[in-house]
Amino acid sequence: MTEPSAPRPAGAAPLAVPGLVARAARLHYEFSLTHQETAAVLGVSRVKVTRLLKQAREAGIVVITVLSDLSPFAEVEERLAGAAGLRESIVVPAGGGGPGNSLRSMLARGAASYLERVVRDGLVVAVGLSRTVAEVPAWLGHPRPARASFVSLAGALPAGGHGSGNPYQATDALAAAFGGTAEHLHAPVIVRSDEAAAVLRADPSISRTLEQAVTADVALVGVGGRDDRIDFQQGTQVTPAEWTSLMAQGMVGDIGGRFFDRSGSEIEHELNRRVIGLSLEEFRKIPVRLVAAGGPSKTEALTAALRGGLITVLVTDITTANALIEGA
Amino acid sequence: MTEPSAPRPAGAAPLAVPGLVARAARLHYEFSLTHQETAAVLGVSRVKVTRLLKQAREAGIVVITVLSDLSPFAEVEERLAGAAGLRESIVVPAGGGGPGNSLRSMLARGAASYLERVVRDGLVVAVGLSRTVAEVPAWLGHPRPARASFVSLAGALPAGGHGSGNPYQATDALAAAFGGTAEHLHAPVIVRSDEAAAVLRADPSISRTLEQAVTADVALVGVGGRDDRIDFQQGTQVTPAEWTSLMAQGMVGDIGGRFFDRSGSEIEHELNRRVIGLSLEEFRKIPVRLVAAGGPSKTEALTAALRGGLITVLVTDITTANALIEGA
DNA sequence: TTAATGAGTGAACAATTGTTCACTCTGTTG
DNA sequence: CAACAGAGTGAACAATTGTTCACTCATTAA
Repeated sequence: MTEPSAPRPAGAAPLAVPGLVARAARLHYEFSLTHQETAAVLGVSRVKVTRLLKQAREAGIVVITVLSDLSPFAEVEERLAGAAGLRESIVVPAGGGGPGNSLRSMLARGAASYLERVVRDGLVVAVGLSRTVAEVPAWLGHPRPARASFVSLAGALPAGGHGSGNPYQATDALAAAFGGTAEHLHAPVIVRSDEAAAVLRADPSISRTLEQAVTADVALVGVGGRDDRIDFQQGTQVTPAEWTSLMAQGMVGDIGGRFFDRSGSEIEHELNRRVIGLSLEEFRKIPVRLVAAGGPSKTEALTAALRGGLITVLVTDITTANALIEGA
Repeated sequence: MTEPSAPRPAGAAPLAVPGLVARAARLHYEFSLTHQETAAVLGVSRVKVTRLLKQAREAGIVVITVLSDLSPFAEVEERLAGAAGLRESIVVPAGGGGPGNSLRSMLARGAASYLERVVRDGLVVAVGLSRTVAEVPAWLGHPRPARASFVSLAGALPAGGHGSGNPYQATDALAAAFGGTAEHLHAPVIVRSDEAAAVLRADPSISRTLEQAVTADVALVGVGGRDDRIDFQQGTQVTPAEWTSLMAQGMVGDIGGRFFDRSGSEIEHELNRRVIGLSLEEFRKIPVRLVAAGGPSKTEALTAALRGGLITVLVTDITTANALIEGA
């Protein structure tokens, strides 16, 4: 088990005075001087030392590793896995509210921890786009290098809005952290017309990526809830009318832009022809399907996805875990 | 650079509830819950979490690593090495007073850090007994394993007194940390009579160990000051009269029970015949002679040892470093 | 030249973490 | 059975660490 104590942003800005950061880090973490004492040695203010140390942690100069796989929620994990027929479940703390302490951040850590455990040379990981998945790379420590491939499994959500940054960041950052390769899907997840979709799918770079994704060993995805429509409305990819029609057909959530109903079956809808990404049927061919999601807004979608056998490894928070066990 | 955040006692007692320690460690260090939040999850008091986390650090379940070799005192180190003709010098913070914050502990960390850097397969390290050296193993992180040998270079100081524990602990703990082998010198450093010394030296186990020590690649020793007589008076190995006579011959310090004068030359004294350990002449054959010592009581001895070329790598604190540079 | 912008700073405050101490509980001895 | 030693506990206190905010000082744009 290897986890950093704080996110290491993929493209960390070059540090102004790298020496100062490292020297502060060694004085504090190696010689256990207090921030005050460290400040005295370096001739700066205490607050500055606090900031230097934060930089050091975020830049990965300081790595905090917990040498144990024992889960704090082992018992709930077993009950959840049993109740939902999962190969494995990973339960994380509930996540209060602070920035580095949000539910999403907790889920990302859990998923990062799982990936560090399973990623091996030659492994192919299909990566879906979600804000949770996007945060996973930030929580990878210094995993042992592995020549794994990280392949996008669906097109991109329109950027902006939630500041989740460039949608290709996730695959790239994962590949960088493990020393593997990244393969993107240069297309929106939902396009405006059947024709546009056909053209894109015919593009060799896109078809090749999708072929790779379908043969992946592991999928890493989030789940959209019924009320996550906003994610798809950017750029009017999906109109309110289309959304209403999906709802009428019993839509409770989506994985990679594929909408499913309470039984976890893909909904037959005109929209399907405009989605660039694996169908749920194809998705199901990936043997390990790691889903990271939690919170009240996702419970219904998770229940459905579990019922439909879409998930084999679930990362969720303790509250959602209990709700899922109740509802099972 | 790899350092633990706190000592990991060699023979850490088995933990009462190992699971609790690890679970607290993961919740706090991996998911950054506060002690309070961790306590709530585990159903214990906050103070208990604080204690569990201390245990986790001391047991090595939590490892804090600083990925940098940049020395906070690089400038002083260079001046000291230049002024004293050292191959390298390592300067550590002054060390206030607290338990894990003493001068000795700082020196031990510095020496540990150096060892982690240089120990390789096949390396033979001759280990002298001093309270500083005894504390070195506690500050080794999880160094990459190396099939190195750790050989005592002098007999033991009488145990008790300063609670430095079993004098064989240092070699054993070093060997354990690196995954190498340990070889002890089962004899007091100074015995009562020439005859006793002769008998001991004739013992194959002792002579073999000393032969190994003299061919070591690296020596790790402390330095005794002029006023450290107390160390040798336990068990009346050295009488006050003998000490006075040493002083009369200009003794300013010792390394491994070999007393030297202001020029760093071994003093000719009847006591020599009763010492079990490398002579200074033999000691000098070890190419890398790492000495860890500091504080006002050692300055004179260090100056002499430097003058006599006994030291090639010096670990000392910033205050002593400055004093040595001044006096050079 | 003068605003405007933005990064960087430390004093003051808030939160977290660490330590002490009186107390309880358990098992042991007289 | 009472007295006792020893480990373990948490409330209360002390210290350290983290954050906010008003401010400075460049640099850039008008």
